[in-house]
Amino acid sequence: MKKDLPSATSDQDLAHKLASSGMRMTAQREHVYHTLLQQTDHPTADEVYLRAKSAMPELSMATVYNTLDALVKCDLIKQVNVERTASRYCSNMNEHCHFFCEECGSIHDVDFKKDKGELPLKLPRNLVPTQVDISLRGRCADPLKCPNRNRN
Amino acid sequence: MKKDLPSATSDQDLAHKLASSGMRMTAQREHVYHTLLQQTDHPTADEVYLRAKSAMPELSMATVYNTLDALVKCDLIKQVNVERTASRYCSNMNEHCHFFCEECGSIHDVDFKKDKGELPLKLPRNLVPTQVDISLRGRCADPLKCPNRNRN
DNA sequence: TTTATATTTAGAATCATTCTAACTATTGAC
DNA sequence: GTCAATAGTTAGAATGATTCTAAATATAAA
Repeated sequence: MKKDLPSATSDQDLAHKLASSGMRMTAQREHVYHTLLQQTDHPTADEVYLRAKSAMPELSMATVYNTLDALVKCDLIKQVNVERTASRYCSNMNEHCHFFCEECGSIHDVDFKKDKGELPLKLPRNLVPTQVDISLRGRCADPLKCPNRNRN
Repeated sequence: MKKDLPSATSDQDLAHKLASSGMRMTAQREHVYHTLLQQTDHPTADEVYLRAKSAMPELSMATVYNTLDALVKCDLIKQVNVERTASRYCSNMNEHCHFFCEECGSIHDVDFKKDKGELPLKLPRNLVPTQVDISLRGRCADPLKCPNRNRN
């Protein structure tokens, strides 16, 4: 198994991907991106802002929103919409979908099977999907002790 | 094939389903529900409000929101969230999912195959889903002439 | 009928997000 | 390296969907 290389690689990656969408690499973008990589949860823009701000106090909310948009456009993070409250962001770029626990508000990544079969859909020929989003909701095993718990 | 019975049945159904969730049948709820049944598109709360208001001018937006919530809870309609703009509502209660055309903003219902196989997911045993939502986005055949077109 | 409970209403409040306009940083041409 | 052109950042205002509030009305139960 190939291990993830240290952040230098991510920075290169970040710079390249930004550039190929006509965007510049900036201290703020780098910092916000690293903040996202640091925890594998699904923070809201506001949570990203709070986390990132502690090491870069002049950072503004507007920049966080701009950066999150930029990162989504560059395919470096995903926007996760399991609830109609604030969007969440996910730095896991393996193909996966999300399970939302209605008890504790946790979000869990659910991987696809390797031998991923077709989805059981009668998709008419005139509709050409570029993106498929599966989201599950239900109950996780122990909502009270859930490490992803997100509700009081 | 069994045909849909006229609206009397729907009213019975509506009354029963509301009652079994401890809710009352009211003129407003009946009217909003019928408004939804009249067109098979995916209106926003605001659109429902406008349509319903023409035949019941004292109807308020708050009631439309309350009623839509009630109908969703009673499993009479579905809330559709393909975009992060206003929620849309769907009175097609056959199991299906939604395709969103990013060109023209149209939403198309996509049925599941009858012999619906398993979803290709590695779902851990500790996560028990009660609801699966699939949403597709892409491009419909002719966004400019699309009958579901929703964008100018 | 009377009382309790549910529903409706208009408008205010909320919250996530986008917009604005002034300021700052970065890039590319010379 | 210097300077114009462009891109990015910032705080705060604006927006838009939705929820909340409190008073008025309707419905059901006793």
